[in-house]
Amino acid sequence: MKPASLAVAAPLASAFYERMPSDVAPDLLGKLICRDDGRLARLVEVEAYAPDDPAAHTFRGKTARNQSMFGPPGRLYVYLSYGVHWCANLVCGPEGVGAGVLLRAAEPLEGIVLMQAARRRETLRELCSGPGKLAQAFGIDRALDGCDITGSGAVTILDDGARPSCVIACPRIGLSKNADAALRFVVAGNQHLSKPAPFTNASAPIRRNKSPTST
DNA sequence: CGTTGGATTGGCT
DNA sequence: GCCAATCCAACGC
Repeated sequence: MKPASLAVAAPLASAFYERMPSDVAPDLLGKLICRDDGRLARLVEVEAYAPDDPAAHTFRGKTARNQSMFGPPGRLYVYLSYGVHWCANLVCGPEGVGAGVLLRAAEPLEGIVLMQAARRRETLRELCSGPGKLAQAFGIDRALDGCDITGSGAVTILDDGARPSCVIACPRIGLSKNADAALRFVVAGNQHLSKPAPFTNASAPIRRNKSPTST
């Protein structure tokens, strides 16, 4: 039987995405990415890209590749990385502003067999633990660039009310420009990250919440 | 118009 | 750890 929480999962509306990506990104952790064929995973790692960020694809304006990032929020921006791997972003900010959140890793929940077939890998940990892996596991490619993610399309982002235990902000992966900005957001300690969060003063004090009723 | 460098991954040394 | 795969856009000439 499916978890009861799935019964109340609802798509995030476009207003959720119509904010700065640095605000949207941490709020996306714990949300569900859902494919219309039943594939489902919980987001555990994302990165924010604002239009004034030299590392963002939109920094130098609109091109044929990135035009969907300038479109309305609540849609996909899909691009080819290193000429090999598709990567999926969620378009953020008001229409006309080139902002987005890169989906980097997720914890597989349902439709595992479909993900395994798409990835040609068996182990859960190898299905969605990286931006290229996540897109491949969900069958996301150029055909889905610009598609709506608020409920009517092939891919939808759902909120089932779950909250991540602890969120860490740290530097993004694989950048040469603006490499120090803490715009990568991860669920601390999750086993499906592309890489663990580095130890910092900010991440060191992680502790489990004290139970309000025990002891 | 040629060169260079990526928001990456997987296979091999 | 190193590196090839191979598209796209920025940059230099």
